[in-house]
Amino acid sequence: MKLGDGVEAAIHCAATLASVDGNSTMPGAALAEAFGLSPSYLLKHLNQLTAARILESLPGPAGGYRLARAAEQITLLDVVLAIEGREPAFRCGEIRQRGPVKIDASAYVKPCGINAAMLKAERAYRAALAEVKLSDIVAEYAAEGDRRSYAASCAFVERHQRPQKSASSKQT
Amino acid sequence: MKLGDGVEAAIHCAATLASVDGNSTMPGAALAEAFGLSPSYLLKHLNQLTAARILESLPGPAGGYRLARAAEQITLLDVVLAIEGREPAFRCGEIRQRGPVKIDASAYVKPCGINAAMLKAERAYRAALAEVKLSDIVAEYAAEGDRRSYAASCAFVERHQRPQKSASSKQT
DNA sequence: GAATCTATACTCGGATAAGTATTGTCCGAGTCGCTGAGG
DNA sequence: CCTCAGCGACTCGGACAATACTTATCCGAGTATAGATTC
Repeated sequence: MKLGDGVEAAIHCAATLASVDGNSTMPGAALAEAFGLSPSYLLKHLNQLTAARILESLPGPAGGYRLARAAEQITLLDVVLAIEGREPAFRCGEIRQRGPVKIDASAYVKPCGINAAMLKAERAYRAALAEVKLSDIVAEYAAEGDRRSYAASCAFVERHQRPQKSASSKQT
Repeated sequence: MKLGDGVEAAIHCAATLASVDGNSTMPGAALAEAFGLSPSYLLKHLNQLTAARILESLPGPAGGYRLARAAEQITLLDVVLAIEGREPAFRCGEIRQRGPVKIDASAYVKPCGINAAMLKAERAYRAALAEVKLSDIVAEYAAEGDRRSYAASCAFVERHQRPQKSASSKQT
């Protein structure tokens, strides 16, 4: 029951990328600098987000990362699953049929109640995460966050984003 | 987002101990045998449950483990927290104030919205686990589980439980 | 002067070590029950 | 025949390695840009 440290970085980066203009991109090195992280390691997580179709990456001198779709269509659950993996945290090893109590395969057609309870709890967890969109995060930050901090973040984004000529499938 | 393997073993052991009579005990070796686990390693988890006041252990030849309180007063959340630790899975490292965007300490009095959202989701997770009592697990197993499997489990418990002379603080 | 070719610098991507947490195992401290002797 | 002391065996508990995973890093593949060259 411990989330990796990369989840926090991934969400922050995604939220930052949600503030870039149109189809502009932002290099991974700039994102790493913004949060004081190791650039080489952050790329690993950004890579996972790219593989999950949350971000898209453009190579080349003017390249970088940007959201693959609108911030309203990205939830925290998407990001968490992309980093931590899609399989549930609790996986039933069926240890009840590993000891001498084991009877027959036909006796274990039903999943054990423990597994059902754990999976139900995890569904509640994921449902709560699915309700929060990336646009909610940035909106809440813009509305209730500290003005100076917000201005500084915007300035940082403005300074490091790189406009692109051809528009991708970003527009909604 | 991955629960340790010991959680499953701990819940199964607790459910098994919920079926022993009155204040009888069951050795850890018997529990390990019931699920085909390493006895030495299972003791580690049983030890955590004992430290969390969920089980109580009695040394000596007729010793073993038993529930520290009634099965109706033990939830899955208790067991999970005892094994995995009480701190939340997502801990905010405040990376937003680690880069050059950092302004001043007064700008970060509010917890960031990301942390709030993650903790809210985890509260939902824990609430779902807190609703399931250990007595529910055993009742559901007795009612809907396979008859043969249930009978075999009861026989195994009956064979390995060791009655105690003096009653402890088990009665409610 | 314009187009093209080449070299360059910057980007991401995957393969490669170090650190840490989990998993697994072993041996020692403590306690109750059994056996034998003594009253 | 009953009581008590000693011995033994069984229990849990904590200290000690092995493994897997996360974290961190480096170097290579690929691409758009800038400049130089040629027509």
